Amino acid sequence: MTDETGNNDGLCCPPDCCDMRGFLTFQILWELGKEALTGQQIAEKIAERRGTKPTPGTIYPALGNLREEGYIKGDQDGREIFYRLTESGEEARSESARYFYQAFRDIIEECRVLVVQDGECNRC
Amino acid sequence: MTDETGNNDGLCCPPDCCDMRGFLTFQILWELGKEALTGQQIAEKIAERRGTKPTPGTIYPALGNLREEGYIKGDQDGREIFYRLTESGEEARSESARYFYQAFRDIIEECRVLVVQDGECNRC
DNA sequence: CCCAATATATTGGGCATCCAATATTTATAA
DNA sequence: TTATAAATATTGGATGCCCAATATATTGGG
Repeated sequence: MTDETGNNDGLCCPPDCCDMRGFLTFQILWELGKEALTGQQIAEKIAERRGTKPTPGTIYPALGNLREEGYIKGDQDGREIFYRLTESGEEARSESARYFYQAFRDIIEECRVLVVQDGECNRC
Repeated sequence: MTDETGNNDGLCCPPDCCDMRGFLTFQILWELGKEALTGQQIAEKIAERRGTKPTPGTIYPALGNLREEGYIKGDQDGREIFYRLTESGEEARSESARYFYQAFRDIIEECRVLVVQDGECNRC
């Protein structure tokens, strides 16, 4: 579903107007809470939401930090490494998800209303 | 509703497990889309969601950048400056809000389910 | 008037997140 | 076998977010 540049067809890219970085580590924990994934698979999952696929220089250091902190473990299979949450990773996912919900629930709900009015965001 | 440390009673502070920074500029645009606010009022609005109040070194440079880029204008009233969105600021708010919705709508919805199961986040 | 509180503002440091570029190893295809 | 592609990894540079500390100007109370 991604084109030759790694961007996701039919989705919007981050706007020029303001910075939309952040919550990468949280998003990794979130995806790994559903199933074990490789670094590339995680990047593709993120691309499905953000419209742009994180580059290796973004995704692998983040995975390395999560591993060092004991939140994830990797099972190597050939050239691939399938990452899964540890027990403390599960706890971290729950904590950060509940915080994220507190911080952005209202905003997202109001964004939904705006999308109904103005339509979805412009394509890449 | 904030205590002597500037934190918000009854809300959760950012978790230790992973970084929860980001989207400050978007959140400022979002709040100013509803009404004109001073820097302090914006910081308090953000504290109502994040549990922690941004310090002057965080909020004022962000406002300065938004002003330089022409997204907001300030009307001084004594020692206070009431900021409001410009026309391009309204457009930036809509664009970034629709992008934010695309990027996080599913995650927030699933977080809601998690909150119902595990309860809300732990207090500050 | 004088002092404390408030609002704005700046500086310096730390850190996560981004990218482009490069490299290494493994798997696949020719 | 050999060449290509894929997955992981690292480096360097840029930028936004975040705080603590400090400073200035204005407001309000005693």
